[in-house]
Amino acid sequence: MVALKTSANPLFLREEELRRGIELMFYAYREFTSEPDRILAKIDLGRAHHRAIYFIGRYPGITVSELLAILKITKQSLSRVLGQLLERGYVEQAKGERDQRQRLLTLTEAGHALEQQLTNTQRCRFAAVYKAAGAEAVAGFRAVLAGIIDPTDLERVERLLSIPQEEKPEATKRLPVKCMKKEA
Amino acid sequence: MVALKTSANPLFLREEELRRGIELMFYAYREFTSEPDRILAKIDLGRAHHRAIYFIGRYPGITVSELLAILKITKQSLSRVLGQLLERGYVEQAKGERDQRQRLLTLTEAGHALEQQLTNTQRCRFAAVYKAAGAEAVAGFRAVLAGIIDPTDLERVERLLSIPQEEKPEATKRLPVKCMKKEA
DNA sequence: AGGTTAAGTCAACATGGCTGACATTTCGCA
DNA sequence: TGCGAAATGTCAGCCATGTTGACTTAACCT
Repeated sequence: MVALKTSANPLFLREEELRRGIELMFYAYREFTSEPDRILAKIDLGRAHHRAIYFIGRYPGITVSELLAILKITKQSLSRVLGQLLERGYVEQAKGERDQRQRLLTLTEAGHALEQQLTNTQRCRFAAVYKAAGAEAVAGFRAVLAGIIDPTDLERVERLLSIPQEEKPEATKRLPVKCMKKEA
Repeated sequence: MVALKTSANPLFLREEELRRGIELMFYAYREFTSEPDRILAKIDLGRAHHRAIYFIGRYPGITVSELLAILKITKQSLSRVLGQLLERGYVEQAKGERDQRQRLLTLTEAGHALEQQLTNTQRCRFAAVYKAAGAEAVAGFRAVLAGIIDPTDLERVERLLSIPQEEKPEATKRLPVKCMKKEA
């Protein structure tokens, strides 16, 4: 499909390649969030709620401070979102055992169902692409994105993977992914 | 660093891999936009302005409709942003030759300088990562993101690459990338 | 006992999306 | 030639989600 005279101007080519990377990020991120956004809109929630739900599902029992550290938003912003999720029964709070000041956040059954529904669309997207692109492409994809992100964040992403499976939180062990077939 | 008992539960592993993809997207996109955001904040502009400037720089002479098709926002939203960019002298409009209804958008010198400054931070990030990760990783990165994005958008991204270099718009041929060295 | 930390709250504001309604100019065709 | 459609612009208002700043409460720790 793409056949370029690679000899012409190496500087230009480099520029073009870098811009391609930039644009792929823009388009892909938009696409990546579009399906969850659509689902959320129907129940009067937004992307901010998805993010909170996602990470509470990912790290059950997470404290408010930890969640703030992941999301990197102010506690006032989070509070609004979290308040709505509590009110509508997607999230529950429990006082910390060790430290009673902490509020440990977990998903309710409804929260879990919603998280699955939302994340599933993204999971399926990745599953399909991973399969089509192959293991090596996936490794490359991960290497590049990992190179872009903040080392502190990267460490957090890696952390879970390095925990032996038995210690993993319940929530991450759940049901197999079921994807809809594409329409013909 | 990461050593997992891969034999244990293939289903879980798959789940974990897919979640990693999702999280990398989240963290990477945030990091990817953070530097331009910082620069823009200093001159009282936002990410929306960056996007407009970026694509006007990318496709000089682009019409308003075409820009709308790329950004996928309403004309009212774009109009606000574009108005500010015109007012502050970053963008210029010219009537279309063939179709006088069209407004062909181009960057002014100031606009170009700003576009370079903004995009350069992202370009440098990618340049460094590409170099560290290697050509194969880059190919994988692109394959995965290309698989995620909307085919219509993908076509647009690919289009420029397939045009022989001589026909490329001026703006994309410009200066070589200069990146700051990291602080020790 | 007293400073620090975790969490929450109130108020005000900015950005950047959105909808709906409507005006102007130009184009293209029957 | 005239009329509908298209490209653009504009007004008004709404909503989601981020921000800052000031302050409270409860629990922790030394």
